[in-house]
Amino acid sequence: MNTIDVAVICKALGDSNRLQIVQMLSEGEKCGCKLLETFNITQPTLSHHMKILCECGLVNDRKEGKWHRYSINPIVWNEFSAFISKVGKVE
Amino acid sequence: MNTIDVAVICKALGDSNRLQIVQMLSEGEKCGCKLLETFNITQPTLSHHMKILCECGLVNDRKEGKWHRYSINPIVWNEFSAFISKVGKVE
DNA sequence: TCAACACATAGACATATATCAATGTGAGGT
DNA sequence: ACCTCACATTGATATATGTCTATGTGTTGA
Repeated sequence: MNTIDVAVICKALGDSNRLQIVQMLSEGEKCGCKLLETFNITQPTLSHHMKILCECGLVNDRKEGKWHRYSINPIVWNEFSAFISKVGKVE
Repeated sequence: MNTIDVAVICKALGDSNRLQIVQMLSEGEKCGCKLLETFNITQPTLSHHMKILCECGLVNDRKEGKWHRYSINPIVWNEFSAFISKVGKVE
C-alpha cells in the first residue's frame, strides 16, 4: 500500500458520517437499509458515502437479492492500520 | 479520543502533501524551510498545511529563534493508531 | 403484471478546500 | 538602522465535497 492509497483512505474516513459507518460495520456485516435507519441522511447520500468507502477498498459490498451486505475488508484495513502505526514510530 | 477527533485527524491526513509531510517528520524533527525544499508548493501553502496538522494535534511546533521545528506528537499518534486498529478488528 | 422495496444515478446547490500572489511580522546579523 | 530570512495572514479563485430532490434500475412477492 503506497502513500496515495493511504491518503485516499484517510480522505474517506475524514467524514464523520463515514467514520461512524465503519464503526458500525466493525460490529459485523450490515445492509444499507439498516445503516440508513441509524443516520439522519437520505438514501442517495448514504449511497454516495458507501461508494466512497467501497472504492477505496475499506469496505466490501456483497449483493444478496435486493440487499447490499456491507462489511469491513480486514486485509485492506490491516494494511492501512500498519501504515499508520509505522509513521507514528519516530526514529 | 472520540470519533470527531479521529475524523478531523483523518481529514488532515487525507491530503497527499500532508501525508508526505508526516512521513518526513517520521524520520525526525524538521524545520519548515527544510520541508519547503522538498515539496513543489509555495510557502503560504505549506504554512496552511502545517497549521492543519498542528491544530488536530498530530504535529508539534517548537519555535526556536526564527525557525519552527516540527515533529510528530507520539501521544496523539498512538491514540489515533489504536483507534484505527480497533475499528479494523471485526467481531 | 403490478406494486413495493433496496439501491443507483443525475442534476443542482451551498459550503469547504487547496492553492496562489501580495503583504505583514518578528528574529538575527551587519 | 537596515536587510535578510522564516513564517503568518489576507484576500482571491478554481475545484472538490456533502447534501438534497427527482428519477431510474433491479429484485421480490402478491
